[in-house]
Amino acid sequence: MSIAGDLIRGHTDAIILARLLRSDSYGYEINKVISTLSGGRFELKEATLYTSFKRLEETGCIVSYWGGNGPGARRRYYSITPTGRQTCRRLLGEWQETKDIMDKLLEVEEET
Amino acid sequence: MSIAGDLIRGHTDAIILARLLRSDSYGYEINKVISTLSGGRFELKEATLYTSFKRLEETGCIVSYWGGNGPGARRRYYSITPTGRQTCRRLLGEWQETKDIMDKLLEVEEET
DNA sequence: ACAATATACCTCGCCTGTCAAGGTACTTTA
DNA sequence: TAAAGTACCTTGACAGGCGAGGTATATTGT
Repeated sequence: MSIAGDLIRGHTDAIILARLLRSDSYGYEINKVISTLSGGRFELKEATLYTSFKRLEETGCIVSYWGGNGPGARRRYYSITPTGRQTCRRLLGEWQETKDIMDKLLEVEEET
Repeated sequence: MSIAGDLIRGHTDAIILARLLRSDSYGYEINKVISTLSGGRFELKEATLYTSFKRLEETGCIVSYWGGNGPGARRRYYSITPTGRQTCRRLLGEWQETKDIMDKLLEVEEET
């Protein structure tokens, strides 16, 4: 992994919600997808992932159900709720703003 | 302030170094500049700021000296070192990579 | 049949960065 | 001479990330 989790910190929930926005999924798979999408440059640690799931479930952003047994062990699937969609939109907006502000603060060129 | 410090977490040192890259400065001023540059949307808390200074000084990224008495109380100025410049470059790069990865992970459109 | 590996989930406890709250001291202004 | 602004600093609590460890099932190789 080439970037530290601390740099992403605070955006973990957003990442997970953005995934669940596309389709229901389960922990192990989400983790692999994140790793793949980032080109192997970032991976959520399992402990972090499950902490996030718990947080999101407690705040009503997602619900879970034991699901279809494909190969391997049983899976707990997660599904995003209307509240979750709303939260996701908010977090996406916050990310845009974070980017915007950070780019201004790190600007190396002269500000005119 | 419209965005929480936790969203910036891990990039505080980069922000400060990027400021010192332009010119020596002191805590109070850096804080105000950050607030201004972000359009009032983000401000470093003092405790966070001084924690960061301490960290950066311990790692040899910056040095400090008691400086010119303008109006108000005495000021401790900070100056970036060669090590600091190097670190700053690295952190700037990490920020670019963070953005890149986050944008991929949050992508709402279909990935093709 | 049995071990190894892969899939899959979960918890505990530490670490680190943020920040609310509190404090000090000097200077300017009313 | 009191208030407000400038400026610095510390302490302790809190929250999120994560290393380390554990559980259980399914598949694959020998």
